[in-house]
Amino acid sequence: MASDIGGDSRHRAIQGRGVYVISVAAELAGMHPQTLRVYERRGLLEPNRTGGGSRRYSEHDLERLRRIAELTDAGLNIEGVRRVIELEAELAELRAQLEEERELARLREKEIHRQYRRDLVPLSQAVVHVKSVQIRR
DNA sequence: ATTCTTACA
DNA sequence: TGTAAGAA
Repeated sequence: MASDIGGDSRHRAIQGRGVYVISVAAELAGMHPQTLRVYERRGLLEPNRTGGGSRRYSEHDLERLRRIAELTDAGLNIEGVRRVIELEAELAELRAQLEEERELARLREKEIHRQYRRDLVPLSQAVVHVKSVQIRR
């Protein structure tokens, strides 16, 4: 199945939409097409579909297939693989949110320091002010 | 060539 | 779990 067109497709970003038909995707992943169909039916993968209903695997899908291979080789069954990938995605999202919050905290802290500088009175002026108050007594 | 279903090691 | 054969 030679779906290779010009070099333009190769230069495209790593996250292009569906590109490979199942036979090519299986070849690149070192798996059998049936195995890819099984993974999809078990919720490990969801490649795009053409209008006719054929699967089209993206580079993102291939990365996921490699991750699946790692986990299955480690001894996990399909359900285990599915849950690990799910948790990894959740972890990545939480880490991203954490970074956002940390950035906001940094900005808030800077603003607070600016407030301090505005309210503080230079020491020389402060002494004068205190003496004047003492004289009144 | 691909799809899904069914069956087997 | 992964593979193969069947039919569409």
